[in-house]
Amino acid sequence: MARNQVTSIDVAKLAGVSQPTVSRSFDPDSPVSPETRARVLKAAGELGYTPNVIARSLKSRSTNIVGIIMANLTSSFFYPNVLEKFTLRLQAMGKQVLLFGAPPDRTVDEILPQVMGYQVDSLIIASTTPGRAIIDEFTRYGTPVILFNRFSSATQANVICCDNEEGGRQIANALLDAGHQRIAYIAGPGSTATNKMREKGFVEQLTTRGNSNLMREQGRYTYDFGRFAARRLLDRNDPPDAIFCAADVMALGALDAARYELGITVPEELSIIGFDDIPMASWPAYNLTTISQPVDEMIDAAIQLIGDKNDGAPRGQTKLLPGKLIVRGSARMA
Amino acid sequence: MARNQVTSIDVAKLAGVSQPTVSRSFDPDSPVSPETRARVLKAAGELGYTPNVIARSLKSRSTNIVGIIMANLTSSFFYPNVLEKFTLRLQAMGKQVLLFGAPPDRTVDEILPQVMGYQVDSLIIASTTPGRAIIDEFTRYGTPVILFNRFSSATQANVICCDNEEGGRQIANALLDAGHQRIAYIAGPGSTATNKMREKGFVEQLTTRGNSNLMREQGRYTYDFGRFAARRLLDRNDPPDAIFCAADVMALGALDAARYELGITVPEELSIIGFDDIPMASWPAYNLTTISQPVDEMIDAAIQLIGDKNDGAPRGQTKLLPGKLIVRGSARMA
DNA sequence: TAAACTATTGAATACGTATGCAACTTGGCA
DNA sequence: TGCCAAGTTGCATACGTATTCAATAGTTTA
Repeated sequence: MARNQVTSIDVAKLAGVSQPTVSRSFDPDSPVSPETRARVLKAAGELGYTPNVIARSLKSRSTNIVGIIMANLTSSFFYPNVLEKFTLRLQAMGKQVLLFGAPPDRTVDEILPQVMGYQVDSLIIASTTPGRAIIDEFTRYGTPVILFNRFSSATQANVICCDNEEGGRQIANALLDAGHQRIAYIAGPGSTATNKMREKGFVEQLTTRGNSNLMREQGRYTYDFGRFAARRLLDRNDPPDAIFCAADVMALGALDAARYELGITVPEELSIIGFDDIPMASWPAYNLTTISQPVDEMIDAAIQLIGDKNDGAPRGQTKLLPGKLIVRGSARMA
Repeated sequence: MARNQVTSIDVAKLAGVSQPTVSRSFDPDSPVSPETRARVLKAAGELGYTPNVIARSLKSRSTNIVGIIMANLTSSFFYPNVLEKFTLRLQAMGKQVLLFGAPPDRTVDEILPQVMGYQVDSLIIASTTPGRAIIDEFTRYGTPVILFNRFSSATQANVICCDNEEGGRQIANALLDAGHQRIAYIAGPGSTATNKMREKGFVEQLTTRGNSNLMREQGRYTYDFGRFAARRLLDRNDPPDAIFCAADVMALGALDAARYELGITVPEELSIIGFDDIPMASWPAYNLTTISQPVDEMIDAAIQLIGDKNDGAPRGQTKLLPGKLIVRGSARMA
């Protein structure tokens, strides 16, 4: 950290004004005569003065820092895009992103006090959903909490989520319409809301339409697990003719397992559908049929919540945005 | 930001001690009697007190914030892993990551004053290299600057870099050893150090060994550009029999173009080699021969520099770590 | 010409914490 | 018993900025 900080007092001395005048010169809305402001800014330039945001935050009680808690940055291939877009959007609003990882060996609840200590203006959580009590504590302090692609009912948090349940239903319909009989689901971690909802919609719709003997594997949202799970499913005596993977990255693994390990042709002998529409899904090597999450709209919604702090922190709002089935070549269609 | 902050004064009142005693109770090295400390921590727990890091930073002149400037989070498939590892490592050290994107329309130099304002303890730059003057300014203030995978000579910044030049040479040798004749290079942006050095090593070694009529395309580090560039190269009357792509993500595009657009078999008719060893490179759909960057060692080196602030900010150190050729199936080998 | 404004500036203070210093307590020792 | 050292604690202050309030200069109105 800065040792020989140039302060507003130094600038004031050089410009021959008082410290508050320097402070005001940097705030476009403060009344400072044009000549004074010019003189101050010139002095500031000469000294290389940069306002100390930390000190400003202490006084003004607003840090302009948005905390983002994110996991699976590496393995998902979905969140890097989300993070990058958030960062650029927030920066354009004059806000900064304080990034927190979710260590595998600790729960999110454990790192939240740390986050609170930094007095973040808003908090976006895109990893494990924290306990209600902690969310409510943030909200009580006027800090809006946004669960991004997580779901938690009956809490003060705001939820922005792709309509995962409807996505699951769409996929069930698409597979059944095309005449698939032996259907399998490769699930993500049972603790994640994304998995629960995608599975719920998918299974309910299958059952409604009379297909209830679902094959199932469950594990992590990784390429390797998708590959492993697909191998297990396809090695059965009654292998599936369609697999829905709870995330694209698992679907890619499943595809590779089918084609390169088992010599199964896709989509002729086996249909595979994913969820997320990560970049690789559109590459010809995979050409994956999937549900596209409306990332831009989801980010728009989050940004709006963050900006909407006029009348206290927004709380309890839920925004469920529809995904879109992107039909490519990895699944036989009707 | 917190409206009804619980402060150390509130805790002091409840515990029946003075505010400094509360402050000391949270510092393991301060002399506080065990009973007092217990009473203070109990009171803090009851009130839900979290020390205000902002205020602490102002007084102690150390924010424990590390700034990271990063670009291409989405398109590279290389940096998300770097970012995640940095975040977790730094968190474990009690430091936090303030993330800055590099907007396409602005230079890094423009956002640096913003970064300075946040009084970051250290700065890691993994995007365009900023001007020397700005780096020196940081260093003057005692803030170490680390260029990650960027190169800049004659500056106060510390450089941590894969030995890109040597990597380029290795690839040249591997291709020539296998008897390739018509060699092409798909370059990244001319402004990036990674491209310059990879190309330098590659071209120099080719020339040294008597192969000097290199075909070349240049553009962005993206899948789409790799695909486009490969198509252009392979549509020539004298198409290459080997392509070195300056980054894996371009190599994947090139591979897909060859196989799915032009019906060229890899590696029989065409060898393709990349650089970075991103996750997809090891997937059977690509099975890409590439140079693996020693990411963990690079991060170790950076973390060490960040911790080494005992005697002022480290400056001018350069660490060049060797990459490793990973032979897979996308290139014919000797 | 005097009074009532407006625009601009400075003085004083507060944000929440950490730390140098002094004051106090206690126990050990002569 | 008296004195000193070690161990705790409180007082006062500082970090760099934003903001309230009062003061001043300059301008307009009656």
